[in-house]
Amino acid sequence: MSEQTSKHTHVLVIEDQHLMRLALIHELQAALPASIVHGAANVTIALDLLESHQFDLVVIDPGMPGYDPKSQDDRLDVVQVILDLSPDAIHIVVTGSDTDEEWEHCQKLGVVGYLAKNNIRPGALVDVLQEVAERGYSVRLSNETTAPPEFYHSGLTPREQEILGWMRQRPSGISRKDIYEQLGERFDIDAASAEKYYKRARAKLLKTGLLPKGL
Amino acid sequence: MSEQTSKHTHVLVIEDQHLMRLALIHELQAALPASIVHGAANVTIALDLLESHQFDLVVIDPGMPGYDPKSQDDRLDVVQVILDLSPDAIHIVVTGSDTDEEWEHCQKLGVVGYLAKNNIRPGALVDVLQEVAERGYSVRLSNETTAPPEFYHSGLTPREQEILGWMRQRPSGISRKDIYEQLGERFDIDAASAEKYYKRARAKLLKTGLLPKGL
DNA sequence: CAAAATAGGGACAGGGTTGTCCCTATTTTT
DNA sequence: AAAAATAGGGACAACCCTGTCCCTATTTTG
Repeated sequence: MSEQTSKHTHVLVIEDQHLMRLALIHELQAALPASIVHGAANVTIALDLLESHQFDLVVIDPGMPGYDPKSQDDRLDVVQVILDLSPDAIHIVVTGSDTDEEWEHCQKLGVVGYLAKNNIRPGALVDVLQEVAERGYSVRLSNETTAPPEFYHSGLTPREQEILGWMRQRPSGISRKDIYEQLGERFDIDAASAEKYYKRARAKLLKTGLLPKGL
Repeated sequence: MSEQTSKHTHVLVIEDQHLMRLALIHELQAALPASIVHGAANVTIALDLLESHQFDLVVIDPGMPGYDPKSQDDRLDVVQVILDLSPDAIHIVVTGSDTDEEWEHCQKLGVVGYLAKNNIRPGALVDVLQEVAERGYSVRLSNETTAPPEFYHSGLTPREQEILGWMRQRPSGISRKDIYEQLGERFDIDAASAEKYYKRARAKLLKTGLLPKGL
């Protein structure tokens, strides 16, 4: 048994794809300011952690090696075992190959969140957690989005990247100034600062000779 | 046609899972200091970009929506189409469900890298690119690793996280001092600095009352 | 026991990012 | 033509992270 002394949220992420696991962990840390997040790359490690720690939230990708990813039974077995070992936690399933039936099965087991990997955008986990808190569950099945192309330039700061990303999605008919204000509100900064970042990003791109069309 | 004026490496990442795409982009930016990376969440966007830009490196996940992920033909079709549109680029396929045959098929089409998602660790892409440069190809099929559990605490800086991660993997028989020296060499910093980071990380964890066993 | 390793700190400079404020041309709208 | 929006800058303080150097107890190892 583990000490649950701290006020931190204890989270466990079970996912075999290293980059995806890290990304999920980052998302969760951003969503839960005071958090301790454990990562497990396979079921064995996960079971060890589940036995020695108590978690408030467990994120599971059932498509793990050692279990046939195409076998519905195997996938659900993984989920079942983990649920048995953490009965008090909130469980969210994340998968690359989602189906409606699997969600229903998971729900019967006690899972409250079911998310398709291609429908998890940066920052989306906050919404999911809130939805779970409010409605008791949250489902986001696979969804072919019409996301605009993205553009990343080494030499831009994260803020500049972010602001630029938003500006590139500016709908026609909306002035840049409006975007600045939206951004200011969203990031809780001055609209003038947002403007500044955009301009600096633009200047950097111009200097290197390549800025995407649409300015 | 596009201007290839700059000295930057032009990269395209085609991957429908948003978090994974971002992670790959970050990895590539770290691996290629002067780079411009474009991201496409689906084949349509990818084709648009391929027609308007010229790329040096294209990373493809063939498991895209709109194409049956279980259909070998569909997957290879995606790869084929992209290769046709960027004949001069280096092509690397990244997939969550890798098979030996698929690699062979891809290779015939002109792909030089074939990586299983669960075998891409942070920093691994540098090695892959170097291997491609040296041997002409690089393959990393699915591999159930015995990775140790990971531990992330909000409040630790990236450096502290990183150093802590390494220290937690310390084999018995190796002194911490040895690890400090290894870390110093690896990150090109003073061993004393590595020691400092570890101690500060430890202090933070103690203060919040939770440090993983193994100190 | 003596030496090495470890725990637990403090001080400090440098660098980059962030965020705010202010400035002047030029272009686009109204 | 007047007003608003945009491009393209500069200056500046605050903050955090990084990296280096130095210090003293305590514990472990040889």
